[in-house]
Amino acid sequence: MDKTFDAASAEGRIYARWEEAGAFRAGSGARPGAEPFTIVIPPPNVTGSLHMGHALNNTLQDILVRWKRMQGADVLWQPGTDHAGIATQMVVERELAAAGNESRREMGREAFVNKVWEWKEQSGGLILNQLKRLGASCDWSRDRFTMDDGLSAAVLKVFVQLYNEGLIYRDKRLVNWDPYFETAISDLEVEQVEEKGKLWRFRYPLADGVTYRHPVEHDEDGNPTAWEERDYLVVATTRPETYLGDTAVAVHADDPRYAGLIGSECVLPGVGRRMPIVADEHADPEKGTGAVKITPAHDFNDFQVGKRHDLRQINVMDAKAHITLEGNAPFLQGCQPSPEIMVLDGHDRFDARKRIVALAEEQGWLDGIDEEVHVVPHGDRSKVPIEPWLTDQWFVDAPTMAKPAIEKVRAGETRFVPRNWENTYFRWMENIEPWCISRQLWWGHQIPVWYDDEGKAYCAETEEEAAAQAGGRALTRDPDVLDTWFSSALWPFSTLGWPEQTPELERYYPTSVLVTGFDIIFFWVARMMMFGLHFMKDGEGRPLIPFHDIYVHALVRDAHGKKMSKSLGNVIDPLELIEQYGADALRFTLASMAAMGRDIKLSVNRVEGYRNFATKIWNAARFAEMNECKPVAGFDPGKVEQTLNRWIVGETARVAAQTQAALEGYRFNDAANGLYAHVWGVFCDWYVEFSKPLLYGEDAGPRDETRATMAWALDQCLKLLHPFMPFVTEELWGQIARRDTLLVHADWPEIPESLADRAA
RNA sequence: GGGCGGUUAGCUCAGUUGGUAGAGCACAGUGUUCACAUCGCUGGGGUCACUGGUUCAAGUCCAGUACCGCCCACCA
Repeated sequence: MDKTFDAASAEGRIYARWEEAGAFRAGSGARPGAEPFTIVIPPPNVTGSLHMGHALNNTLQDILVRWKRMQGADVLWQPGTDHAGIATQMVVERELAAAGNESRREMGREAFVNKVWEWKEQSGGLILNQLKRLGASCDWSRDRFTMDDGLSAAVLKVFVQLYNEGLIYRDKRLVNWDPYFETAISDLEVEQVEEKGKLWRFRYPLADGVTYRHPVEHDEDGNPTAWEERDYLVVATTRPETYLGDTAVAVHADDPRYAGLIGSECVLPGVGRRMPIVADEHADPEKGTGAVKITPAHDFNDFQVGKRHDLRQINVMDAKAHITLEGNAPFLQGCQPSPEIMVLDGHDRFDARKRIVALAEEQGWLDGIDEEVHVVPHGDRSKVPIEPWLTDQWFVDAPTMAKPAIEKVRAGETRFVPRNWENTYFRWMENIEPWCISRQLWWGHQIPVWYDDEGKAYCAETEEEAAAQAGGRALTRDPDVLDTWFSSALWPFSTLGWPEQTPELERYYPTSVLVTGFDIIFFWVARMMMFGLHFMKDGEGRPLIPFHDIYVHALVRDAHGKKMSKSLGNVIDPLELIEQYGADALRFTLASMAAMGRDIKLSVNRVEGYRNFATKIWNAARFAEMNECKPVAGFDPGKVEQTLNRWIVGETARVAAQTQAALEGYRFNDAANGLYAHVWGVFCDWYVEFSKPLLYGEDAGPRDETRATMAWALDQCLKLLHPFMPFVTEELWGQIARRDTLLVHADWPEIPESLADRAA
C-alpha cells in the first residue's frame, strides 16, 4: 500500500465503479420489504456551478442517503436541475451581449429562447458533474429538468386546474415592477436596502383661496403657541418624481392642524390638477408633515388609500420607469401642465426627480430638504430600485392554499428540524399575500391562457382546447411566463412522474426528508407544501404532505459573514478544495460544522485537518494490512477474550450506537466528531499501539484473535465513516482484503448494545 | 417597527435532560530504522459578553443589559 491516499487520481475511478454497479439506482441493495427512503434534491440552476452552499446541502443529503442505503432501505435520491427563469435569462443575455450579438429584443422571442436552450445544452451538465465530484450518489438515470416535457405537462395541468378552481386569477393591481428586466416580480424577490436619502417637502397651494392657521411654535408640552396663515399645504416625499401622479393629499382626521381642511382641495404645482384633501388613517401625524401626498398608481399604501376614497390612479411611468406624459390621457385629464413639466416626458425616473426638485426650488414650492435613512426596495437580481406599477398580472390565491399547509405542520405531520423554523414558517404563512406568478420574460413556462379580440381569457392545456372553448374566435396566447418557483413547487411529485400515476410516485411519495437552507423556506418549501397538499391525495382522498421532515441547515458564509452569492462575487470554489484536499476532506469538514442554527464560516485549515484524518485512517489500514489483519468469516465480536480486544469491541459498539443516534437526530456534527475521536483518539492512538505486543508476540492464539479483531474493528470504522468519506473508505475496503465487493453495498454496523459495556 | 440567532483558548468552532471547561488549527519544546512528519509525545493558553435570580451545583435554566448578525415590514 502507498503511504497516503491519492484522492485526485482515485475519486473518479471509484465513482465510475459505483455507477457501473448501479449502486445509486433507486432501490439498489434494498432488503426485501424495505421501507422507502426518498430525498428530492433542491434543484440547482441548470446553468449554475457548484458553490459552497451546494456542497454543504448535497453532502448532508448524500450522508443520509448512503447511510440509509447501507441500512437496506429502498432509497431514491432524485436529482435534477431548475431552469431558473430570470437568473438564466440574465446570464444568457449578458453572454450574448459580451459576444457582440444582437439583443434579446432585436433577435426576437423564438430565436432568443433557442439560444437559451443551446446554452442549457452546453452548460447544463456542468453542475451535475460537479455534484459527482463531491460524491453525490443520486440516481442519475432519473435526472429531470423543470422544463422537460413531463414537468412542463405537470405545470400545465396544475395551472389549468387551479384556474378552474379559482385559485389562480388575473388581477389589475400594484405589483413590484423591475424596470431593469421589465417584469413583475414577487414580494419575495424584493430586497429592502437601507440607503441614505432625502426627504423633500413640497408646498401644494390650496384651491379656491382657502387658507388655514399652521402652528409654528410650541411650548414644552407640545402645545402650539404661535401660528402662521398659510395658503398652501406642505407634504413630504422621498420620491418627488411620483408627484406627477398625485391625486389627493391625506391627513389624519384627528390631526388638529389639518382638520379644517378636510374636504377642501389643493392644486398640484406645475400640473394644475385639483386634488381633494381626504381624511385617512394612513396619514400619520408623527411622520413627515402629517399631510401625505397620495399617488395611487405608484405606491402600495397610496393604492389602498386610493381605493378607500375612490381616487384616480394615474400612471406616469412606462416599463423602463421613464416618465410618460405626452398622450397620457389620464395624466392630462382636467389639467394643463406647464411646458417645464411636459419636458420631463421620456426622462428616467431619477433624472426626473432631480429636475422636479430643481423646478420646485426655482418656482418657490420647495419647502425644504431633510436628510434621512430609509429602506428602498430593490430587485434581488437586477439590484435596481423596484417600481410599484399598476399592471395586469396572474396571482395564486396563496392565503387559501396556505391554510392546509399550516395545519399539517401544526399537527406535526411535517416537522422542521430544528423545530424553531416552524415559527418562521407559521408567521409568514399566516400573513401571506397573493403570489404574483406572471413574469414578462421569455425563458420559462408560458402561461396557458389565450385571449380573443375582446380580451376574454380561455385557459387550457393546449391551444386546440382553448380554441374549442372560444368557439373558433381568433386567439392570442398570453406572452408571459411563470415564476420559476411555480414549477419548483411541484418538484416532489412532478419528478416522480405526476400527472402520470407512476409506480415511483406510488412508492416514493411522500418523500422522507427535505434538506435545504433557510433562505428558501418561503420561496420553495412553503410553496411545495401548498401545492403538494393540494394535488397529492392518498387512496381516500386525504391530502398527502410532500415530506415528513424538513432539515434546515445553516448557510455557508464568507469571511465577513455575508451570504455567498454569484452577484456579490464572494464565492469560495469547493472544487478547488476538492482538488487540493479531496472530496472526503471537504465533506467531512462540512458535516462536522453542520451544527444546527449557526452559520458556517469555512476555514481551509480545517479541510486540511480532515485530509490528514483521511491519511490517518489510511495508515491505520496500512498497519493492519502489514500485520496480516484480515477479516475472518464468521468472526463474532462477542466472543473475543483478550482484554484489549474486548475493549475495542466495546468502543466500536459505543461509537456505532452514537453515530446511529446522531444521524437519526440529524446531528451531523456529532456523528462526524464522534467518529473522528474514535478513529484517531481510540483506534489509532490506543488500540493500534497496544496491539503491537500481541501482534508481534509468539503466542498464536492472542495474535490471531487480535488480527481478526483489528480487521473487524477497522471494517466497522470504514462502514461508519463511509457516508461521510465515501472515497477513501471505499478504496480501503477493496485494498485491505482484496475484496471485490463494494463498501457502498455493505451493511451498516448493527452491533449489540450489550457489547458497549466492555468499553470500560 | 416586529421576529430570530450569536457572544466559550490567539483563530474557526463544539458543548441535547444543570454535575470538576473541549476539538482542530496556530504556538513552544521534543522525537524520525519500529502504520502514519499530511505523524507521534509533552506543554502554555479561557473570571464560558455583562448583571441579577433559581439550585447543593449554572457555559448549560430564568429575567434583564450591551454589542454583532440575519430575516420580515407600506420608500411621506
